[in-house]
Amino acid sequence: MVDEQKTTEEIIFEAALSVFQRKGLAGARMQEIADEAGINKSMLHYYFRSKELLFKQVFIKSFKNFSASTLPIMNLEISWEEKIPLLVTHYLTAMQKRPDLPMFVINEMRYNPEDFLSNVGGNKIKDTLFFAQLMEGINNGTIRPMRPIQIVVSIISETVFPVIAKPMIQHMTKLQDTNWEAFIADREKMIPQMLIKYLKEF
Amino acid sequence: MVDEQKTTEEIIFEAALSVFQRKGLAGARMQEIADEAGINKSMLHYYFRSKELLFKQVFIKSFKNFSASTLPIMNLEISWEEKIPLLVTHYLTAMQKRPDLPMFVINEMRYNPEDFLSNVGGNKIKDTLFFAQLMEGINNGTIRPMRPIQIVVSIISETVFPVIAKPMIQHMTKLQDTNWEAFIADREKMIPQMLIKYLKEF
DNA sequence: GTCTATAAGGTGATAGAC
DNA sequence: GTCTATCACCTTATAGAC
Repeated sequence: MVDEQKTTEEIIFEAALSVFQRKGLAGARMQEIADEAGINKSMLHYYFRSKELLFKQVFIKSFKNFSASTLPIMNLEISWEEKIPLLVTHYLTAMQKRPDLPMFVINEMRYNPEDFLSNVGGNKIKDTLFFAQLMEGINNGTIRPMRPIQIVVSIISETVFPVIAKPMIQHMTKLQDTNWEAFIADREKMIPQMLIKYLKEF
Repeated sequence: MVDEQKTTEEIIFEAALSVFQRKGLAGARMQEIADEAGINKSMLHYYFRSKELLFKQVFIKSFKNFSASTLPIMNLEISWEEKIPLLVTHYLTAMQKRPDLPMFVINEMRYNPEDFLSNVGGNKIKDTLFFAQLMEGINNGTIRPMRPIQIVVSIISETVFPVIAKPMIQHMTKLQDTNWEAFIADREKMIPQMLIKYLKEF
């Protein structure tokens, strides 16, 4: 730990991140954030003025965290076939560690107007090497003709959804927690196989 | 309209269904439900006692609605290869009509203890003809060896997730609403092809 | 059954002492 | 910068007239 001492502002922000991601904007309480930060409630207003402003900062940070985490993998200097398993593993492990993050981002995004994220800047996935590799393969006939974005959406859907819907799936299937890990491990192999097979054999 | 006159209780319940699905438990307001029902707020307590009890009924109804809607398709007397496109189309169209429903169910399920749904009774998917057909195919070697539940989860993931994550995907891809329909139409063809190819060719 | 009025407690936000 | 005390408002819930 090089930088042991966190500023009060950082302590509050991390507590807010945790509470907002778990409870959402409507469900979160300023008092709960203060308690989790081990600090007086007035400090929240001193540093962030209002609940809404604190939430905005937390949301933007969460959105960047979720959407930017895969960019390094997408830009690796390896083939697209090697990239898909890496992306699948990344999402499965990252989302299992923090299942509240994707849920929070997706959920709160329904209420926030588009210009809310104007300064965040999306469209980064289209600028990755992974996207360029898919485009090239499609153009030279080695990959099935389709929109590359469909592949990205499938990877995210197949990995993120089962994790956020875990309680529902467990209820549907009566799967115990001990078997859940095996279930996810199976998916980790299955999804890349299925996607690559579909893209290459046509 | 055979039964034009709805009871006050039904009017309230439908308004509650709408508001809770849009705003969630924490975000919903009893006053808003009363307004949407065009009725006095006291009536909500007269018929349902408390917000929590009203929510419970709404949640159970929503859960049944979401999870039971595919059972008729799964039990059709057709082959499993014919069933997959039907299931995909069903989820895509049903979820696009009511994107709040799956989001609501998945989201609120994180907070409700398992016994909350004990009387609803899950495990129904395992009792469908679709599930039996998959098991049979796996056992006689015509379908790739795997847990049948993985197939069901993939179908739901690939269809439900893009719809609930629509704002995020649109932000990521700068996809306009007019192109969204084409995006979904492509998926409707792509997903069954991918799944069936993976299951049969191994 | 339906309404008005109001209680009772929670919640975001601020003033002011230190 | 940090705390206590407090305001002003909102929200669920109930009492009681009709």
